[in-house]
Parts: sequence; structure tokens; C-alpha cells
Amino acid sequence: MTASERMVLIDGSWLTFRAFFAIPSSFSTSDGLPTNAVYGFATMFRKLLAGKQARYGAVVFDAKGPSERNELFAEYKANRPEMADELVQQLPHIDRLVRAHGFPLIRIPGVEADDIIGSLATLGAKRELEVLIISGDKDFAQLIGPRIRLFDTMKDVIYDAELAKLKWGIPPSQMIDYLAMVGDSVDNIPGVRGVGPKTAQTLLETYGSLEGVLANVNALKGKTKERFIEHREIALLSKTLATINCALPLELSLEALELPAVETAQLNELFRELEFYSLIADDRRIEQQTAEANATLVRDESELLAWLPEDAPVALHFCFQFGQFPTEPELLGLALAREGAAPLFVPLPQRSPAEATAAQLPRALSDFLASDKAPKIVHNAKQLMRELRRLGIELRGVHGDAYLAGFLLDPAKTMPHELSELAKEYLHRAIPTEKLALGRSKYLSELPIEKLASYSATLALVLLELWPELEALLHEREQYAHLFQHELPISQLLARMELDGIFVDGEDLARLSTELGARLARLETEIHELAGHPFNIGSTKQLAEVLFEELKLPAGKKTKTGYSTDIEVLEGLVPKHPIAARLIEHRKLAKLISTYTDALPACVNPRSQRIHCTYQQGGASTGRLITTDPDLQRTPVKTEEGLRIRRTFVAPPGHLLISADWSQIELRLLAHFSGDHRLVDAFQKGLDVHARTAGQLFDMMPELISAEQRAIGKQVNFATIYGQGPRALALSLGIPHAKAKAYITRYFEVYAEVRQWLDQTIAQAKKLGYVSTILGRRRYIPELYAKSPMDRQAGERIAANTPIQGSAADICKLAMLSLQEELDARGLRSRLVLQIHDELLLECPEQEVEDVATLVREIMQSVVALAVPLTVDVGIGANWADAKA
DNA sequence: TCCGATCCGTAC
DNA sequence: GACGTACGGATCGGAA
Repeated sequence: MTASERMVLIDGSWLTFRAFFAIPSSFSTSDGLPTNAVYGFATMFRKLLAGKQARYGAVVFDAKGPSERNELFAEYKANRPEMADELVQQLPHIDRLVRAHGFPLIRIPGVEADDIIGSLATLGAKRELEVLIISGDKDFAQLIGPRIRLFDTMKDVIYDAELAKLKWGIPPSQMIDYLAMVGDSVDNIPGVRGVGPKTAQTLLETYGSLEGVLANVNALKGKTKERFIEHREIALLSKTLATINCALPLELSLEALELPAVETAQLNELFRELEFYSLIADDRRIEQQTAEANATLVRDESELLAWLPEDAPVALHFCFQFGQFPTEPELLGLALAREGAAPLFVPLPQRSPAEATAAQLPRALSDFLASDKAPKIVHNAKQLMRELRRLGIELRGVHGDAYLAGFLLDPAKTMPHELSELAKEYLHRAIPTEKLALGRSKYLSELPIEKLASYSATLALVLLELWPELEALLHEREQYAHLFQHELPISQLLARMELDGIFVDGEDLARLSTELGARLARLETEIHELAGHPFNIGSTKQLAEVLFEELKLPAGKKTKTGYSTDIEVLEGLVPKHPIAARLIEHRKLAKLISTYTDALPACVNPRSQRIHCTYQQGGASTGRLITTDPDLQRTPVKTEEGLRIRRTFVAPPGHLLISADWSQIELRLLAHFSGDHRLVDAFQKGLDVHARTAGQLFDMMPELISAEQRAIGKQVNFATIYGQGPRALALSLGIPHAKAKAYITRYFEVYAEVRQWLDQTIAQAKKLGYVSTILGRRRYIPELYAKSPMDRQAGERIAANTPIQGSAADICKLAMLSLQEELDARGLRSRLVLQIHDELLLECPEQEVEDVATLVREIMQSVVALAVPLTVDVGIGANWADAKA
């Protein structure tokens, strides 16, 4: 960034349209005024004002009616569709918004906004201002120069000459000629018929300009030559149309464009009127871009040694390139940043993951990474630990992990805890994204090493700057100790588990796929016959047409877009038509095949014959772990076919699997937290709690409760944990609404202390803004203060459920750590291979399986002391299905 | 061709 | 519409 003052010129018409289409039309005030375009406009201002203040600025709009260009070419901008009513209504409010921000608003009849902006930009550049044009219209690229840049606020990219060339393939100086040839459908500039971007680009590289091409038209070949001869005049006209007039005789002095300080009070009033409540509260400042850092490339180990500090923290950013397997990236290099020195970048020789060894890293670097004494700040330690472990290096001395910090500070954040999100949230700054760094390249490895180095170093610097902020907040919210005592050790363990993976019988999986595929094909034929013609059964739209229009079956519930065909609807149709049962079967099989038997083999690493899924430690707002790529936590279990899939998860030769799961851990936590005497008593006596609940509901002895009644008791118990209302309970049990309501009322009469605890937890949450788990982890719940009662109720359910689900997650993490510690201490070779929320799966050498089974049970049962006992079911088997039995 | 929204189904 | 936490496949329609 230069030190010169800034001028911001906003293409108001462009922004209006972009905001209108980019923001959902559901944005409106309570009395029905659509506000999506105004809102989009307002967020743009926020982005702009939060950054370095501009001294001069203006918002320029096209005025209604024809312009000078229409005299040249009547069809200019003739194909613009009529503006939607919803947008027209918003225009006056956009004007108000602009004025409330103190921006001069320019709209001159007969004069194009482009020309006004061009003229003002030129004026600004002449006065040595740094000019920023806010528009995504590529026409403006022709203005880009040393002092003028183009800022697409919707995409958050600032185009200078270099970026513009990357984006459109031509330098700004040739943009007009380019448009003259290619034309522009938006403005209805004709261009040369038959000449597209590629041709234009090539011609411009050779001849430099449209005139250059026309002068050398005889050197062209074939069709292209003909086209330029035939359309010569149109091309020249197009050029005139595309050229922005930068020398309008405007009667505007620079002083008239000076921006006053924003009157926040006035602005807030407007926001209140438009019901933009988030903008009122939000006065965060966001810088526009982080300047790219220069990094010293390390070619020699001594340079690295000289740079490394004694004990000051070093921020690390690793560059990975991901290929087929997300847990098996290639390591391209890493940037190091510390206080008081320029960052370094260590390029690494490219090796496929299979050949990666410690020798890939300079010795000084691997010593540094493994040293407990050298404090390191990272983002996502788990990933680094896994990749370094693959090289035989143990990452030690992790002094900070921004990912985990982001998770602990606000676990409910979307785009969970990416560095870019954290920089925005806590440093109020936009940072370069990988996409931006990549430009037109597909892979990081294609970038020139200097680019990679500067991109990577920028992120390392951001991390270095970010950590103290996060650290302070972690202390403030009492999460600092938790990070290092629990989450970071879990990262380390998960890194091991990801690297180890889980063994599968790929051949069996393939067999199963074929078998199920054959059944699916038969069903498909039958269904098509019953329908009378072939159609895509997977398309709910087509299916709905067959069922409800052609076969005239009664349509049940509707979805947002049409008739629902979900399982419930189909089940309702079973007595009415033979097609329904087949559709249900088809659904089931199609699901199993596409999501599991077809998808899983692609996840098996052929070298290890194992599936290495990724754990998202910050993936769930409650603190649960999440698996992805593939999501093994959702491996089917309920049906016979599902169990067949689980049977392909086998122990390797000489090994057995142990499955251990807590029995009703969430219900036990509810008993513990509420201290409800009936619930606690039932668990302490080891009674069947679902049957007891049913007994209370039906006023019967628990021993006399039927299986159906017990199922109701079970469902009602779960309903409590999920904050389920009568309607949802009625739906899941298939009973009348009134009956469900009666069950719930009765339930809370019986377990009055549960009701009390729920109320108290929700009240406390409203007071503090967050709820806590058994280990003191927090979840902030902004929904509790939502405007709509529905959203608020959702917040209350979250407040009730999170302490339970989150504490169960905490307990599981504790048990995993304790278990691994014990396995290591005893030199046992059993490994944790999967965590499924309340179940742990281990792979054990046969000779230690009995000991480990005992150990697992003991640890899981005793990891925390609750008011009720924790019980654990442990099974051993050659595959996952058998182990769980 | 890619991407996001939608529907649906799977797990705990 | 009304059940907490998730991921992901297939389809579809619109944008690039």
C-alpha cells in the first residue's frame, strides 16, 4: 500500500444489480419491503469503511433514458431486461443509504456512469491519489493502471494490472480492443461476429490493437480474415462504444468529493428502519487486503539455523498439495515467521507421499520441529503432526493452534475455523486465499516458487499476529488450559489414527457392490414396468409425477418445491399400489450402493489396503468429532445389508477388532446434571430406564411393559434430550398430537427435576450467552436472542442439548487419551482405529485382545465420576459387525 | 462445465 | 415448519 490518499468510485448500478441477485430475496422488512439489494449495498459500505479510510469518493449511477452512445448505435444496451418490481422499490432506499454514508451521489441524465467514473478516476490519478473503482464490470479493466485499481467487493478481489491480466487474459491496455472484437452481450456491443476470446487474445498478442489487426488484415487466414473485412466498421464502432470517456467536462472539483466522517447515529437509524440489525451491532473494522510478504528462500541449512530464534515463538505455514486422498497430501514447503525478522520459506523436494521420508526435510528443520523447547504456532496441528509422523518426525513444542483456538472460542461458527475466517473475525482483515494465489493454475506446485513463498509467508505472518489475540481471548473465556490439556493431545491422537487408518476387505466390498447392483437393476425394471415407462427413479421430481399424476395416487405432504416422496409418504402408499414397496427397497439399495459400496472402495489406499478418514476436530458445535472422506461414522448398521457393509471392515491377519460403547451415556448425563432422583435411582440400580419411563407413562409396573410400550418410553426419553416438542414426537412415534403432548406432560411430572434443570440451564444460557460442558468447554448461542420466536426456541433446544451431547463428547475424548496413554505405557500394540461418538473401535493383535478388552472397559467406565454409573458394552470379533454384537 | 440449493437418507 | 449433532450422493437449474 502506498501512503497516498485514496479515492473510491462506486459503480452504483452494477452494485445494485449484483446485490439484488446475490442476496436472497427473502430479505425484507417485517412490513414486506424487499431489502436484499439495499442490504447487499450496505454490507459493501461496511467492508469499505472498515478498511483504510478514503478521503474522496462518489457513488455513480446510470440515469434513466438514452445516452450519447445510443446516438452512435441505437441498440446499445438495448437487450437489458426490464427491472424487477422488487428492485425498483428498493432504489430510493439505496439512495438514502448512500447519502447516510456521506457519499456524493452522481446521476447525470444522458451521461453514462462509466464515463463519469472514468473521468473522475483520471482526475484522481492526476492528483496522485490511489483510486479504487468498485465494480465487477470488466469494461473498467481498461482504466487499470499504476494508480487505478478495480475492486470487486462481491468477490473480495482487487485487480491491479497483473491480476487483471490473470483474470481476463489480456492486459488493461488492450481491454478496449478486446471488447471491440469479442463484443459484450451485457451492453449489447456487437463486436466482430465469430471472433471469441481465444482468437482475440491471439490477435492482440500479435498486432497489439484492433487497428493493428485491421491494418494487417491480409495477413490473417480463412474465416477470421473474412470476418474482419466484412465487419470492419462494426468493429470500429464497437471500439468507440467500449471506450470509456475519461475527459468529460465535469463541473466537479475534487473538493466536492471529499468524504465527511460517517454519522453513525444517523446510519443506525436507517439500519433500524430497514431492520438491518446485524449491521447496527456490527462495527468491526475489516482491512481490505493483507499485503503479500516477501520471504527469503532457504537454500542452505545454515541460513535456517541462523534465522531460528532461541526461544521466541515461530509461526509455521505448511504448503500441502492434495491429490486423491485428503489425508495424504504432498508437502511442497513451509514458511516460518517470527518477530523481528523477515519470514523464511523452505522449499522441499517434491516427493509422492509414498516415498516421503525424514530426509526430505533439512536436518535443522526436523530438529526444530521435534524440539519441545522451540515454541511453534500453527493452524491445525493435527494435520502437521500426521504429515510429520509420516516422515518419522514427532511435532513437539506446539505453543498455539489457531484452529483449535477458533473452535474453542466459538464452536458454532460456520466455515469452521479456517485461517481466513479467523483473520477476518479476530484481526478484521481479509487475507489471500489459496484460490487467489492459484490464479489460473490448478495446483500449488505449478506456481513459481517465489509466489508460493510469498503466499505462504503471508499466512505465516498472519498466524504470528493472530495468535496473541486468540490467546488473550482463550484466557478471557477460560478455554486456554482446555486447549492444551484436552484438545491438543486429542489432535495428536487423531493424527495417529488418521495415519493408521482402518483395514478393509476391498474384494468383499466389490462383491457386495455387484450383488446389490444386480438387485437394484431388477427392481428398476419392475418399477418401470409398473409405471408403464422408464424414468429416473432417483429424481424426486420425476417420481412425484409418476406417482401422483400418472398413477393418481394420493399425494401426501409437500416440500418447498413440490410433492414429497420421502420414506414416510412411500410407506403410506404401500397398501395402495405395488410400486410403493419396490420404491422403498430401491431407495434403500440405491443409497447403500452410491454412498457406501461404490464410494468406499475409492477411499481405500491401495498401498495400505486401509481407509484413512479425516477427523474434523472442530466440525461439530457441540464438540463431537466428525469423520469425513469418507464419513465412517455413518456406516450403516440397522439393516441386514448395512451389516454386510460393516463386515467388510475386518481385522488384518493375526488381529481382532474390539468394539466398546457406552450404554445410554447421554441419558445418564441428563440424570447426572439434573440430579433427578427417579432417573438417578434407576441408573444406580441398573434398571431398564426406557421400561421405567414407559411404566410411568402408562402407569404400569415396568416388568409388565410390552416391547411397543418400551419403544415409546425410549422415544420419549430421547425427546427430552433433543428438546423435542409434541408435534415432532407424534411424528416419530406415529401417534396423535394430543397423545404425544400428554406423554410429554406426564414425563415432566414424573421427572420434575429434569424439567427444572432444563429451565435453569436455558435461563443461565440466556444470562451468559453460552452453555458449558462437563469439562468447561463453551458454546455461544446467539440464537437465544433471535428476533423470531421460532429461532429463539431453536436456541433453547441447543442450550438444553449441548451440555449433554458436548459432555458425552468430552468424556469420550478423555477416555481415548487415557486409553492411548495406557496402551503406550504398557507397550501394547493395539490401536484405536475409529471413534463413533459413543463407541471406540480398536484393532488388536490376537494375543493381547483379552487384556485390552478389559482395559478399555475399565477406562471407559471410570474416566469420570458421575452421580450414576457409566456402563460399557464390549465385544470382540473378526469384523466390525461381529465385534459389536 | 461448475456450483449451490434441495431432497433424501445414513449415523449417534 | 415444529428433533439435537453431523456428511454426502443425486438431481436440477442457473451462472460462468
